[in-house]
Amino acid sequence: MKTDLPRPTEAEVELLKILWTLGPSTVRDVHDEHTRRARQTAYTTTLKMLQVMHAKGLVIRDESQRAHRFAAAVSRDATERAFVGDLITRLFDGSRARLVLQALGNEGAPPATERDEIRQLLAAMEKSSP
Amino acid sequence: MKTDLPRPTEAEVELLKILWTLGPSTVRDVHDEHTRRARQTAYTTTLKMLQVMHAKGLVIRDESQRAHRFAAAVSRDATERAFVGDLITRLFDGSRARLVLQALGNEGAPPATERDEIRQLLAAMEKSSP
DNA sequence: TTCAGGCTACGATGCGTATCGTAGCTAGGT
DNA sequence: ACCTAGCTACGATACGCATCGTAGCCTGAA
Repeated sequence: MKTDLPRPTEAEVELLKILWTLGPSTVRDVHDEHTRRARQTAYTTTLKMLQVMHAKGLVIRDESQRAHRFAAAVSRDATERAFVGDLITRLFDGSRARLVLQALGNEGAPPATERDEIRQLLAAMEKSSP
Repeated sequence: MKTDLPRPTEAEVELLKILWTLGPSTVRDVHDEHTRRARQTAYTTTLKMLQVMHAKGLVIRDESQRAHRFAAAVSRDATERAFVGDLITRLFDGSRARLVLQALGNEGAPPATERDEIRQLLAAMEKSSP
């Protein structure tokens, strides 16, 4: 019965990233961290955004205390997967390989450490699905 | 003096993809192809979108004929790069490797052909920047 | 007990996107 | 010469996003 969640907007992603690192937090916590990381906004803006995100099911809220605590309802991994999948279908004709090649060619060649990291993953996949 | 272009919206990407494959086209051409590929919309919707995209600098227009011809002002490659770069900074902490790993792990392991394709590219990069 | 500071709720606003209807022009066929 | 089919221009609309101000409530400190 779970209607699947909408893709978070850019501003929402920003707050999700904060929740992913801080864990369950009050609006104050999130707002302070957001102020530190990015642009200064009003406290109520952060509050409103979290309310909207809650209505969308992107965050859960614990109202047992006066200062409610919010936590991400979607994992970072799932969110990343959703965005990547979206980009692949929208721009890369559904070809995952094309996205990867574009990413690798992006802004100059990747350093050796990155290349090795990717090779390792490929090798690991080789084993699991030969 | 070139103010850099805004990132195209989702609907705009759809039209850009059509222009990339068809080349310079009339509104009619674009609209018909869009109707074929995706959802049915009014002719004037396509026209208006192209007008807006022109105002943004995303397409160029040739008004020498009665039926104006529109062409993409941004290359597919540059657009892909912009989107990928954006995703990397917005969601992947600026780590290109993390995006690639996520893409590779996405929706099951990639088939052998994809893996080889990627290995080839890595090898090519090995040569150019050792 | 009071009251100030901090919390949530809610409405309003400005902006951009996507969509469409209508109007007005123009050129080609009869 | 005229009229119709097809073209562009433009305003209106609905919706979502991001932002903020104000109001109302609660609680702990003086």
